[in-house]
Amino acid sequence: MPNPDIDLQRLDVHSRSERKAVSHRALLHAALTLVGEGRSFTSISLREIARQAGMVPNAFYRHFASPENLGLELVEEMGITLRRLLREARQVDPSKGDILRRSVQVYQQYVKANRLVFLFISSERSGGSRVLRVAIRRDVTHFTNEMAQDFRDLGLYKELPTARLQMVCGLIVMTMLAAAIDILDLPADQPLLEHEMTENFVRQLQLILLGAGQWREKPSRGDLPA
Amino acid sequence: MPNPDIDLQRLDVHSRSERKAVSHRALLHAALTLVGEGRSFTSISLREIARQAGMVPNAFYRHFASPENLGLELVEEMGITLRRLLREARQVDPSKGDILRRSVQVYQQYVKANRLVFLFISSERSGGSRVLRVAIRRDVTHFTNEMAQDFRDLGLYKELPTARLQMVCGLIVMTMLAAAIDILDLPADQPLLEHEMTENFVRQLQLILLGAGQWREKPSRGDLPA
DNA sequence: TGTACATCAGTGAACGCGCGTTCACTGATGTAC
DNA sequence: TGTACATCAGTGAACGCGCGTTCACTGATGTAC
Repeated sequence: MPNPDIDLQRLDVHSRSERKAVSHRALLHAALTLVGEGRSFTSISLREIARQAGMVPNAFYRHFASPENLGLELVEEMGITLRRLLREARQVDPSKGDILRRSVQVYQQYVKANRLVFLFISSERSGGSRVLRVAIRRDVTHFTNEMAQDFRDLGLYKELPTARLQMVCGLIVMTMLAAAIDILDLPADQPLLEHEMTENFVRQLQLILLGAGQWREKPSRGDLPA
Repeated sequence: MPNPDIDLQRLDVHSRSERKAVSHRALLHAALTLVGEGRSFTSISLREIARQAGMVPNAFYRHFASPENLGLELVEEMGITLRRLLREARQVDPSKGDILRRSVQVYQQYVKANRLVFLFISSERSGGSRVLRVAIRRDVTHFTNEMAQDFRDLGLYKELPTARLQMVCGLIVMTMLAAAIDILDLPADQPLLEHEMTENFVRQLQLILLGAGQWREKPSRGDLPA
């Protein structure tokens, strides 16, 4: 029997596979919605997800062997989301100056627009199931490497060996993900706080890029200047 | 009736308050043990904790109103652990050179020695309960500020305004916590991997400190060097 | 084209289980006299 | 010092509940002829 919560007629979805795809997406969306309500993915039950999607609990098994498998598909969605972010970031016109600040703005908008996905990343990246953690880390590493390649393509930091450039991008990505939590936690009614946060974010990245620009393969081993 | 799993006689614990303190610690330790088995704190049940501590479930309530309250005490323990870390780090002799690398080694040893606490921090810092998240973040900020003060006391980065120095320490702490996960996830039988990780960690911090050393309050707004 | 059968997404009922929480209790420790 | 009573950490049994998973099913969609 079709799911009454989703008007399949109206969607012109008649074939079995189309209906199944709709339900499949409904389950993924239901899980993200619950994450958006402040729950950590790992603590959400199969029954809750099915309920949120307007299905009977056991119907879940027609789509996923377990909630963890659903989580792995969410990680895939995250991978796509990060890839789209890079594509958007490449649109930032480098000739207009202040690239960094404008890139940060693009990122902030992007995080807000993909709130649920970034909430999912933040909470499952270190907490929760080992399998998910590993999958997320793999995708984040991918993202880091692509960013490094973009730097190369733009002719930035030509003097850095690849391993060092990847390390720099690793720091940048780490900073970005930390900032994502701040962006998502911001109370909506405090523009001043948001501006402060943005400035801090920009300065953190400036400092990293400054360090990268100064980097020599064997820097003086004194490490800490006086 | 005394808990048979803990030999109170042998511990010379006879007074009611002493016995209670022992049980209290047993519950905290039980929770950390379960975290050490790969579980995320938020997903551990009251009954599991009591069972691990060798108690009947409802005895839990004699010590904590809820598992979340137990978690808050673990956060306090974490705060103490971080403070001890700073104290140990101050022992690193600055006259002997290569301070950074030696500090990193101190940190690695410390993370390994306090494995469970760092596992707890890592998994609950962004996942799980909002209350715990906020408490952990507050303590981490505290730690960051103390580190900034230590830099001041050592006369390092005199030219940096306080807000900038705190930002630098924020980056350092972020990098440290990210490294903690890597340290804890390391397979014990791969010294090469460990060495690689250490080197990467050292280089990340070198880059941050290099950037901090170069920092001028209004750096050129071009941001990205060509 | 129509008919007969196969497929399979979703249903509804049921199961056993671990959960958080309650209750009245026990018996060792603590206290007042 | 001994005695009588209070305190309270931990017990044991019980509760109602939501959980994951199973089963036989339904009825619309798909397919073969």
